[in-house]
Amino acid sequence: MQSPTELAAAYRSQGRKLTPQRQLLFQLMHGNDKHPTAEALFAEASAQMPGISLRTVSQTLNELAEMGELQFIDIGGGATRFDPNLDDHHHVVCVDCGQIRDVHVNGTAALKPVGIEDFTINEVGVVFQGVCSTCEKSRAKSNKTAHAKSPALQAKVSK
Amino acid sequence: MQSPTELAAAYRSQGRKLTPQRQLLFQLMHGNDKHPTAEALFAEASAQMPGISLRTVSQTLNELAEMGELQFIDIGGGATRFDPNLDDHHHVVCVDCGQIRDVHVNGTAALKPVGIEDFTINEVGVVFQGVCSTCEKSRAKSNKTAHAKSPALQAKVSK
DNA sequence: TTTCTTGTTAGCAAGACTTGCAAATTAGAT
DNA sequence: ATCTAATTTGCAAGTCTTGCTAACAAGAAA
Repeated sequence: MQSPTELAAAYRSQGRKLTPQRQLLFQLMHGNDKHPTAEALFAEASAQMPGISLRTVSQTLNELAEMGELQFIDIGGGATRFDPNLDDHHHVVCVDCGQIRDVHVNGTAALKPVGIEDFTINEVGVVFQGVCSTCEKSRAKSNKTAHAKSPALQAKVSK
Repeated sequence: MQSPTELAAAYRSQGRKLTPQRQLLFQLMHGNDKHPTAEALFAEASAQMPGISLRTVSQTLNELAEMGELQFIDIGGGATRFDPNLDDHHHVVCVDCGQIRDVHVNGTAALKPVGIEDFTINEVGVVFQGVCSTCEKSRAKSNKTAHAKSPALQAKVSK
């Protein structure tokens, strides 16, 4: 995603208006690597701008996605997450705490799907699932081999 | 997923009861490569067993997933899809019609995520996005370069 | 086969998330 | 300062999944 300043210019050049709400959201999303849901961003935004509506946050995020400034991430868990990182990257998910981390992956160009000659492939997405060190530690402490999944991922983890 | 007969045995050995509803669902899911949602399977089941409830279909699908007989697929689009294919495979999605196809992928073992030493990776999922030949043709006919996304994927496609 | 215990089912209510709509508001041009 | 069209809000509604419970039925026991 471009910087708030660049986005301001992009918005105006497209006949869109630069409202305080949008400017705030530009700031909150710029460089944000938390992969927030609309609700999460709404919470952050509300702290700085009481009264802003979830509707506006959702709308703005969708706009930015349409403009190609950020992408959707759907890794199960109900809510759509937003990612301002437009570099060639993929994601790692901790099945315990649900955190999502951006990660660069080597070898994706060598991936060869078999038997889909009738498809024109445009994009490839890779999702790694595992356990982060923090959760690994808490597992050790509680002597658990298995562990309850985070609410965010419960019964929602796809292979 | 095991055959309906094998599942029947597995169920009984776990103290679960073998109801007509479950047996029907075993049949409908066995070898099913449509990646149906709970609602879709409910529709199929209803045709053969009027009165069966969506609640029961959902519950049974979740049970089977817990038992490791099928997996969840979340590729955006709202509803969770179920896949009885337990082989090592991945998915291809047509961004136009939303169909999901199972596909074997060569090269996954060579994928190297960079900078996540603090994660213990358990699984890797690869999703290819593209356009199937059928949709490609209808695009050509309607002289469209761009094309409206299927309702199932609208504003929900993750990279 | 009849009885009994316990797992199941069906249905509805409710929760989570996203979007449609319309009135009030305001950014930005004139 | 004025005006027009884009925006913001808030609520209703739609989609999908799950919690809860009374009625029911599978399968074991007698």
